[in-house]
Amino acid sequence: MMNTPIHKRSLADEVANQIKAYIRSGHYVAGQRLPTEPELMKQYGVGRSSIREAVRMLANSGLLRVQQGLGTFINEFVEENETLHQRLNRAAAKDIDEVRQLLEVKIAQKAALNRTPKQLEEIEGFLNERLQAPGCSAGEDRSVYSGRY
Amino acid sequence: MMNTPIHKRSLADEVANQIKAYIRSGHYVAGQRLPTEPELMKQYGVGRSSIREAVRMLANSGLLRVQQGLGTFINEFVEENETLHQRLNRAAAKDIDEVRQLLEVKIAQKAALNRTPKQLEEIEGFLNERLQAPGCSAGEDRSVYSGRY
DNA sequence: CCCGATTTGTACGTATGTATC
DNA sequence: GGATACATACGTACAAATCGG
Repeated sequence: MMNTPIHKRSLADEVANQIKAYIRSGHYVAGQRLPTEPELMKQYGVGRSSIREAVRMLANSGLLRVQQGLGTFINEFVEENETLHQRLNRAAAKDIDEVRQLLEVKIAQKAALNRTPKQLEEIEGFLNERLQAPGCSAGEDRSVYSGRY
Repeated sequence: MMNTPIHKRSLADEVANQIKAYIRSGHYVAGQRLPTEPELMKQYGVGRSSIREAVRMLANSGLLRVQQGLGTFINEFVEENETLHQRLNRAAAKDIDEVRQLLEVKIAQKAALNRTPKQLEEIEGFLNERLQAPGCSAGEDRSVYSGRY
């Protein structure tokens, strides 16, 4: 009796969905503060760990922003089930692709000028491995520029 | 102001780093099972929540794989990926920097041509969040090209 | 500058549920 | 069904950050 395809939703999932729905229904303005954890506990009738887990999920997905000593605030500019990376990628997919082609050409030029054929082949291998390797969090990282050098 | 770059490391962070270091030092083979949670508790002298938080971070970054009723297992292909990453960066630092400048200029051009100022600002916000957000494994991701589009 | 109130962060303990063997 | 091991949930206590008096 284990093959039940029913989603056993944890309390944290349940609370997270309710908070999300409440925010989406327009009861909150952007930047507004969420009720405190004790209030949410009474409001949903669950313990603090469940509240914190729910808030953690929503904050991880970008819907909430938590600050110690201050409170939890609504961001409200993210779409459902979409991380920041995914949204950025979809929004600028064409531009990124164009940049990517430029990047590959430039890499090839530099490699051909300054590197031996063996080293060029090595670098190409690196890039191929990076293509297949799952990065962090189920391999959703497709960043083009994410830091300084 | 609180400009101290010192990270107050929680117990979970400490345990996660130790486990990571232990795995990297080669004491585990790929696919091998980690000690159980009670054993890790005694081994590190912390409570179960800290162990679970540490394992959760490592699993989220892809180093561990947890399965209920079975145990926690080592994936160990992340280390290779990071090694390649670091090697590529170190080996071709100058080339990458040159490409980076090219990339930034091209991105600015594309943004100015095809996007409204508001969208440009939005994308800049995303990049800033990526800079501060602790990504996988202590936020060392500086990839220029890490996937296909 | 210190103090206290408020709010989130961390850590522990305990009990129970669920999956695998 | 029993044994093992991770998952969920609650409660408690204290630490740390923020703000206002």
